[in-house]
Amino acid sequence: MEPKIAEKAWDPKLENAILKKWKEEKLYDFQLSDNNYTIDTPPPYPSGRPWHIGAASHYAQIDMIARTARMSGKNVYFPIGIDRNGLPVELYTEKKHGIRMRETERGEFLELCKNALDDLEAEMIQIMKNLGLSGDFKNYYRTDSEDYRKFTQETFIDLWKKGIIYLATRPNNYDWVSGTTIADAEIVYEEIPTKLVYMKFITKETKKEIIIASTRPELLCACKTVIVNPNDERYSDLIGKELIVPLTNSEVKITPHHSAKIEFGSGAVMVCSYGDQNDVALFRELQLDEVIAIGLDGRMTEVAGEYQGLKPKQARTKIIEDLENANLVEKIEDISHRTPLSERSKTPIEIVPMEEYYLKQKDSLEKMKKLGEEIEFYPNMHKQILMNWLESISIDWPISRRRFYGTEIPIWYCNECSEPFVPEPGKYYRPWKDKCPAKKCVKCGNTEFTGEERTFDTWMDSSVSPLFVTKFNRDEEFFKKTYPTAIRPQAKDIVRTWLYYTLLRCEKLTGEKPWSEAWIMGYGLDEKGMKMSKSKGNAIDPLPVIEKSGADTFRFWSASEINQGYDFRCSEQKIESTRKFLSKLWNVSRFLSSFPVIKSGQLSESDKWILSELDKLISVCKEGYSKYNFFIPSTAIREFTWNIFAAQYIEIAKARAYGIGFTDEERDGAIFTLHKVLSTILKLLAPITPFITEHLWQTLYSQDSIHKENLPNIENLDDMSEMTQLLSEFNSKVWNEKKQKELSLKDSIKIDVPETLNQFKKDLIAMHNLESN
RNA sequence: GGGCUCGUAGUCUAGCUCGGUUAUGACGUCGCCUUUACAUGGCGAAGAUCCGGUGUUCAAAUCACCGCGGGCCCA
Repeated sequence: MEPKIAEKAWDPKLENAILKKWKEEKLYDFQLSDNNYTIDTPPPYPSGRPWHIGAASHYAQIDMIARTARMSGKNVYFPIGIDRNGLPVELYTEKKHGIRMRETERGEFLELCKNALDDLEAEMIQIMKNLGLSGDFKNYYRTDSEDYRKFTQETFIDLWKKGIIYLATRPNNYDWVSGTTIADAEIVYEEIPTKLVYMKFITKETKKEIIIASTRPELLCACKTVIVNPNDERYSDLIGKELIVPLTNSEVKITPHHSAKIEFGSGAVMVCSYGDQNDVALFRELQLDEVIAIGLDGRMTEVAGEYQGLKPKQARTKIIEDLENANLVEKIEDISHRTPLSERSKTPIEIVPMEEYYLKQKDSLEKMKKLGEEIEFYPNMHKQILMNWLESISIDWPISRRRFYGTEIPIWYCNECSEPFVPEPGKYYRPWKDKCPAKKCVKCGNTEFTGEERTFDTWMDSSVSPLFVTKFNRDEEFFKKTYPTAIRPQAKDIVRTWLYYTLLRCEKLTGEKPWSEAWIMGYGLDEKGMKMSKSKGNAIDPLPVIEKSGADTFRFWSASEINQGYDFRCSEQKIESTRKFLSKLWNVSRFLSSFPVIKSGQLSESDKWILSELDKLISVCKEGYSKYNFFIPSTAIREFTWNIFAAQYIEIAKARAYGIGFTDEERDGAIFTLHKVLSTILKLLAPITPFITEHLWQTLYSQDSIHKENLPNIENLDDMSEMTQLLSEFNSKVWNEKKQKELSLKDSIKIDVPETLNQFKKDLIAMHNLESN
């Protein structure tokens, strides 16, 4: 009989036609019902080209979550969004156009960023579509749209009214040349020659000299403590004692701290506000009172006494001179020091306290821990990242940024008395260009205002994603039926940011947790296990890989190669080699397509055996799917299809399926079983490889989409798995013996079927053309 | 520098919870074979200091401790 499937291999080019058909049939369009399963899809950030292949793999797996839920009878709401706020696009735009943000008119700069995002986003959307994501592309959202930003501002205004937002001063990276705070991402480090000055401090009690080495002697006036390593025996009897600071003659305590390196300098380190980031951490940890020694003009302040008005470098030269004159210097070493510089101005940054907005979180930590406990994590080990983070939070969340491409903080200040004005929600506000909606200041009656120029931290936007997609404060019925959402899938590197902030914000706004499950994926590394980056040149562009190998190949690679939650290595060669399995599946289907699909037949013992193995496979797959672990079903299906079904059962049943030497009833048993197994495999595999399964399903079994089917159920058949190894051992024995005797597989041979396989005797004799005994 | 996390052939992985066979399977590599629906196939081979060390034990990939290495986040 001619096979219905003529082509000898799966052609990934067929995927386009299938995509088109799905779109025409509106197969994945979402209609609200009572059985909704909402995915809090991560909106990817278009930060550059190419998109990370690990991210593409990540989205392929999120789609498997959606398809698994759909084939489990859920009404799946799978929104698609793009995160477009934040620093990376600003840096990308500056580089692309050779401009600087602060030297460009704000509106013009925003336009350039927007265009850059549009280009990058188009590529990401294309990849997501090509991968076969069954998401709601028709309504895809952007976090920088007027609607989304209005929503972000509304949630801020709500929290402002609840009194959860406040202003406070904290140390910031400050580039006094360009007059701005800068983000950590804008700092570059350079080895710069400098002087390490060994200064003489005096113990208050015994008047003993203690030598302290520092590269920043001009900060003596801001010195608040001296730290020594608790294991440093030289100082163990001085811990807790007072020291007199040279020149300023103020008194500071000696504190033990592990960050003091015994071998650096004298082992004792002065802690000043602020010489470096370690000082910031220590001031916070030891709760020291900060002294502002360097002002926003980049010069020493009045606390520096006679050095006031000098730049830090000038003050350093002068203070070294004065220390030497007072015989307070033991020695000076010329060293090379890793110095943080502003990427823009290439001058050393200073750490200067500045006023920023904060969102209260410290008093919610217990509640967050409780919610964290309630949420099911996949895999469970990654819950620890959240719990450890909750343990270590020591300050409230700073939410304002001195950047342009973000949601504007909706506040105006009275020009007379600085009283802030926060507008009513319901409109998208841009205080840097919009007129203040208030006529006059409620406090002093003045009518002139200045708009806030700062924007929100980008997590302020993305942390309300589950509320935005469920139409919180927009559509009450929709919200009630979709929130809390079912699951938050995301990568593990942003558990402490996106996952935590979402938990915090949604709880503050709704009183409920945003999801009951969190699915955490590992990180995509290169083939040697190193992080991929454009500068290292080891980044793999996913688009050509998917175009060449096909989405299903890429998806099956992702499922079968990545252990849930663990980091994974990406290599094109490995992805391409996964295609062989799809080829196998195709050819199994091609062979079966030469037999009619029939409803029943008389089952032989071999049929019962393979059906019992199939039953086991269903059970393993469903267990894996229930944990959103696609490694389990993909590897189990490959193993079953290749090594049991194709290699053993099809060979055993082939002769009977052709009907030579068997009754019609016996023949039909084989044909029925072949199709039953294949159709079940297709359904089990549909969430992982939606294209090839759809094509084969529609060619062989139905006009309708396989993606409207439910996953198969187990039938609790008798376990015959002890037969599997016996059968394959016997078959191998016969094949090998024929090979040794240089016989064709069709040739007859005299081998006795062992007692243990007696029940399969008729099939085995026909299969191997055994001389009957 | 701190916290967390992981470590089984070149790569992915089973086994580890609860110690006991020759450490599972796959990809890749190499060799042989036009032979079945499939050479995009079949058969076979090589390939592991189970990260290292110490301890507990008759017995350790498995348990405990100390290291080392990768990754992530924070600084």
